[in-house]
Amino acid sequence: MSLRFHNTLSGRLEEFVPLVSGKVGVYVCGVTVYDRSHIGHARALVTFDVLYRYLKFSGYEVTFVRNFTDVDDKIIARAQQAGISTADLVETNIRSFAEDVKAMGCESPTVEPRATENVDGMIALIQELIDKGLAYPADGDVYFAVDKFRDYGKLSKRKLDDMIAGSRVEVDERKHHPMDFALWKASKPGEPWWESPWGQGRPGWHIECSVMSTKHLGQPFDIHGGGTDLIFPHHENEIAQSEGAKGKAFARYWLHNGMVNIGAEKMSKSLGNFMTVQQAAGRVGGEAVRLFVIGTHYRSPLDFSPDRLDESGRALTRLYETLARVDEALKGEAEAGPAPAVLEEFRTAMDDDLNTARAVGIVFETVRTMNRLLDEGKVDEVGVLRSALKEISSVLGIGGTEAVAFLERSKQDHLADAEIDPAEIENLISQRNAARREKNFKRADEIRDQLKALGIVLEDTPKGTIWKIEKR
RNA sequence: GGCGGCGUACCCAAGUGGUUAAGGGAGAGGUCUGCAAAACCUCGAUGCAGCGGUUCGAAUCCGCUCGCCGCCUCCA
Repeated sequence: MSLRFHNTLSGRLEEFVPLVSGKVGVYVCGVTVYDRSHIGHARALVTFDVLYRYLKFSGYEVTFVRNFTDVDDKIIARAQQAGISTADLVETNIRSFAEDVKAMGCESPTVEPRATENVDGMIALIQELIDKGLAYPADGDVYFAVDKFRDYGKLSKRKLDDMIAGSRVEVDERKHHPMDFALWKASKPGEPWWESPWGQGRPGWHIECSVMSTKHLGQPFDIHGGGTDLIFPHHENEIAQSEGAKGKAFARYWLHNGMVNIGAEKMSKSLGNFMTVQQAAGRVGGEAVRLFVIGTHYRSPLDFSPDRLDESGRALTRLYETLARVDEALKGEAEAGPAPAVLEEFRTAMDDDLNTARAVGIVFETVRTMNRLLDEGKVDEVGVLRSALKEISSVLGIGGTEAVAFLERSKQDHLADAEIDPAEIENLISQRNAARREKNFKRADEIRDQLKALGIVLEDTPKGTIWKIEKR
């Protein structure tokens, strides 16, 4: 089966055929860096990270561009509120963004351009639009004339008339049409500004993506991604700007991830009902956040709750405990072999519009199979499954860490949180084993209960007693 | 009002015309164990919001009804 994506432009599933055979250009709208990222951003980041990895896995040479929008109204407002420069605010947030992305195991895009580094290109594009009669200056601002662009609304499937009738549109007598949007804004005192043919000002919201995408990928390019909430007006306006100016197609496949809901309501900064990536990763680890995200198909709504996040943490621990068991049994022996059927199933799932939920199911089916084979002593049959799982992990980004190290780290995190000394645990285990040798099971169980109260569970294995962190 | 989408077991979630409806979490029973834990095995929706229709056959297609959500304003 060939790779297929749901294209927002056509509203249906389409076979993916890149512009240039073997190469793919992907542009994804990154974040506006005015605050920390939350689970909603995490979803977009992880979704398109998986897309990037799967395209590479499928043999494509991929150029992946994800931008930072580092100049806009909110950034200016936040900086003023905090009494710092916009540049400082931006740097702080880009740093924390980098931490979040790293925690979730996302690969670095090929390029991460910033809006403020591309203002010249934006001015040039705006001038082109003015020259073509698609934009007009007004009091130091420049607006795009939506009714001059015939295809306006083709992505979001809206008609200009419907939009005006249905929503409150701010009256602005400088605009020729109520839906006209700003390409350039005259700067007020104290705001960042650039020189332009229309005076000192700064770019509007949508123009930076038109410029940065085509700068690195050309026009047209293959895939443009982002959240569904960007379809209108952001992506619609990108199309208007780029296709209006150049008279040719902008992006060929539009992929949009669904929203994260919390209590059946969209998670968002404005509603204040968000959990930051940092909080979530601190609770269960970034990789579990990632598993939480890919457990649902990217276009479906995803309901967030702390309990569901914890479930993902438990599932991930189960995966790693099996991997640790497998690696111990294989002892680093060669595990190459013919690509087993699971890998084909994985490809089929991913080719079908990135069905990561199904792919995760395949991972856990494999986990169970490997456990069973180990119980039956069929170690050699486990090898090929283990190597298949490694390949799958490299795409999904879960289970890719060295298993023992992962488990050890989550232990250490817990001990640090609970302020427990590992030596104390070992000491109690010794006391308990002494009691057990004397058949003093009452005393032995008391010690076990004592540890359990601290979130430590014991397992008596053939090789002795080991301890683990109780699953939350 | 316009556009788009959703409703599958206790919770989450794949499956979108054809053998026994993936997988995860929680739960029950069993094997193992001093007892546990972990792991494994077994059990769990005769049914996929409801009602009609198309079809040899539908969770899957069509129609209607009910419930829910997103976008239309900054937003991943």
